[in-house]
Amino acid sequence: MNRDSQVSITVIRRLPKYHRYLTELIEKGVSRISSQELSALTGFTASQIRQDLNNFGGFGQQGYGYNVEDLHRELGKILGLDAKYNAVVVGAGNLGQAIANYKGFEDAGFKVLSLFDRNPRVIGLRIRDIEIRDMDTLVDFIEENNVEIGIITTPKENAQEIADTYVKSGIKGIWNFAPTDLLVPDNVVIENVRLNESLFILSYFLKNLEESRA
Amino acid sequence: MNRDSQVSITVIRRLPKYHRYLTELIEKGVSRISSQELSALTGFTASQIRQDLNNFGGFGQQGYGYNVEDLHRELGKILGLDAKYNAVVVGAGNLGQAIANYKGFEDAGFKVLSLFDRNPRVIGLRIRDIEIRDMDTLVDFIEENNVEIGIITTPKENAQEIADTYVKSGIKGIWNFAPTDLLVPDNVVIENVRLNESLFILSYFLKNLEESRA
DNA sequence: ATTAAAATGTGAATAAATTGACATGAATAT
DNA sequence: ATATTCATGTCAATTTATTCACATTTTAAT
Repeated sequence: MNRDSQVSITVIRRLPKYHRYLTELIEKGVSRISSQELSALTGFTASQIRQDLNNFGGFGQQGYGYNVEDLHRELGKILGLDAKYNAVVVGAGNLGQAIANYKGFEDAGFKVLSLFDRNPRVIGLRIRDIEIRDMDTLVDFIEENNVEIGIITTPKENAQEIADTYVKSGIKGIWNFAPTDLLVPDNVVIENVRLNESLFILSYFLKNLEESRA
Repeated sequence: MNRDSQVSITVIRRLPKYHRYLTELIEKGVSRISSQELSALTGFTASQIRQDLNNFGGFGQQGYGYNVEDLHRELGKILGLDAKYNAVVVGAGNLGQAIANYKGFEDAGFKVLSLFDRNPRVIGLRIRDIEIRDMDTLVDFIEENNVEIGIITTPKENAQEIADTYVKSGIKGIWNFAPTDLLVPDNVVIENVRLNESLFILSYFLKNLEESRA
């Protein structure tokens, strides 16, 4: 059991926001920051920020605060941003292409090697320098290119089948955009992006905004 | 103060998942479901499901469970899915186009009327029947077409400026895909989709998966 | 040097969320 | 009809998350 694994997922999900603001601070040339200042930026309380960071060790210094670069680097390590992974996308529609184009991807250490689709009209096309290939070549490609991350940007009907193929090919992590829950073994990790759920929440907020003024 | 507003956001964020599974159950012709069966589907505990639903009233019946269609309809009402809103997208790149193409959108009651961009090479093109227009015509379009939802799918550098324009034009809600926090007045609601944060979490899981086996 | 201000790390207190347990009433079987 | 099973709604208990408060240490000012 490693130390990090006992930190609650609630805490972990706040780390990317800290990391993002620290990136901005570095760009601005700020070298030092207090939990109170970070609180003003992120909206989390200063106390919570200190508690969160202390789960991983004492990165700060009394009377001084936190060194921006150090904290940024430590959070990057905790989040695994120093590792590099090869990825593929199944589903070369707009969403798949958007992801292949997405620059933020490489900041997280992921490199999209190829997109896959069944539609003959897109097979062979290139997004930047990333080729769209036939689904039939997916398994071989994964095995030959040390691909560890599989992305799913297809309709939900195909998602589980693709996940199964990914698992069989030895993939370690799946980034799933299809609005369905995938079944995979314990040794494969899944992170879902739920666009429709996000939209429903927006709808809820809108409804409540109106009702509270009615 | 309306009743719903005191229900915690933690509960609200689970509702879309219930709604999604209920939609599937309707498609399968299932008319009745217990909290225990819903638990097996969603992964939440039966007790939690009963607690969640009771925040909004007694939808179930002892000894029977919940009527699938009734519950589905009630959750839809709570989430505001019965309301209809016009939306526009600023940023007609792949992501903006993916959203304009996205069918799940209309299930939530949102209709994308137009996309906007500054790039002359895409202005005038159509995604399905949705035209891409010049940014300069955005404010007028919003005011003339009763647009209440603004979507942002541009790089983060432009996001705040677009949000400001949206607010000035009288928009009520913003669905933001840019990786930055937007400042808007209290009477405008924001729902963020944080693709990069999601990716960082995937990275964290991957790192921890490996360490726990090392 | 000395003092005052700043700000962490942390244990305790509080608040929020989840789970457990069961009385009650409905549905089903006999 | 009666008995048995089922399953909700809800209160209480537990667990988890957040906030408070402050001793301690460092920095910065005089």
